[in-house]
Amino acid sequence: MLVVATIREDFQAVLAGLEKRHFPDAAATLERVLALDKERRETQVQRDALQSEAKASSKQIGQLMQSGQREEAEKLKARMGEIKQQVKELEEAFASADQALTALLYTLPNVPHTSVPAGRSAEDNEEVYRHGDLPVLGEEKVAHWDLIKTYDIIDFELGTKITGAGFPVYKGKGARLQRALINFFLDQAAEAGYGELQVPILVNEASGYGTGQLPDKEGQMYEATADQLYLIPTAEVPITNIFRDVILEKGQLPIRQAGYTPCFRREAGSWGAHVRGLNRLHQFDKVEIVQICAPEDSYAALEQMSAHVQGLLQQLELPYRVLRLCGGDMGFTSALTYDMEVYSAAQERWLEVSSVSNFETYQANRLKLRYRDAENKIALAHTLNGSAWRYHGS
RNA sequence: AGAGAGGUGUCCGAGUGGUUGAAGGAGCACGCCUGGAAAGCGUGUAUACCCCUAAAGGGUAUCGAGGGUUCGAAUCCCUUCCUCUCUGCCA
Repeated sequence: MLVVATIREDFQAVLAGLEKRHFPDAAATLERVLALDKERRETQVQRDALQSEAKASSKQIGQLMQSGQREEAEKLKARMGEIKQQVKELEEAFASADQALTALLYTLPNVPHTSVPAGRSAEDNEEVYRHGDLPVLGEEKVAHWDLIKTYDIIDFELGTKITGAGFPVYKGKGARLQRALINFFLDQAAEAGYGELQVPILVNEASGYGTGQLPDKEGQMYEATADQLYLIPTAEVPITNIFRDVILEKGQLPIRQAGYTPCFRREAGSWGAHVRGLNRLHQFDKVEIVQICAPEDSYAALEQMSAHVQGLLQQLELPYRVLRLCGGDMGFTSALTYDMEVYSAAQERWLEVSSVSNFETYQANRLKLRYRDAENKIALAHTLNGSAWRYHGS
């Protein structure tokens, strides 16, 4: 979430950022943040002063009791009753302002980087790079949903039988291809300096909040209600949450981690045109790369991650383009996102295969992920992640 | 799932109602010592929010988490989470 001090000190920049995202009532919402922040601080000052008095009186009572001055002690006790009552009231006012402030901050998306174009939809994304010639298949083109039947490598009906729509069964060479791709992407990540992790694919509520899936995407995750756990929509959640409530030492940055996991998304309400074959699944495989670095290094890291993913696509000899997402199309928590799209000659359209993002301090603030800077001061780190491969388009 | 034991600062570890942010030790940092190092000696060594601020300084909270008793809780009571041991169950 956004840092309150930033909203306080850099109001116009934050406002401009939210407007670029077409966030409704941005100005009024930010004003409300400032009002709650002010209220919270004012009640805290009063509460703390009163508690300080209570603490001193309490010590005094102790001393009076020890020296046998019972009557004096009783007088003080009586006064303590009043103080306690007032503290209680102030505490409630503080907590209510604090909770309202946090709840409001949770609803605010990240402020986009200045380079983010100001569009509303996918139409307005900016193509920054294109690689390879677009293949033309002509009349004899065959879409992947037909090819997989011909070769009998992916079976949607079987998946429907044992689970439901959107849970395909990979068979024979299809399963082997899937496994080979996962290995390839993991090996490439390792070569690029990413440590490999195998992480849980169920996460708790705190982790969901840490990376921003909660409360924003509550309904999009499968929930194991008996244990209050969520099936992960991306490995970003468990991997980044490893660093929740952590203060990293200077020498530990940058941190680079990669991991393969199956991912689960309910995709509620998003079914419609273009949803066919592998284009939108409830369960899919993904190799994720995550970086944590100092703020001054994060945009270089983003370019590096983009280059890494492009290197994979080039090795696979796929024609692709790189998009800089516009304010209206960017994810809730991101400050800058590049999407990599591969051209599908059969579908005659671009399919998203990867997305790399810099979240700046947005996730770190929720995660309480800090580091010690050059002056040994504690500051929020920047987090980034990207899919090295996502086996379905959008 | 049941029984028992336990969760204290970077780590180990003391602490069963009173001035304890918390003994002691280790580690780490700096200084002294040394030709250099070790040893030794000295000093320092949490986080969050807030006040004040040029700097300094200051307040409150935090001993797994939450609640309660009390003038006062790391210490007492309740709830809950986690770890370990034993037993049970088991695709």
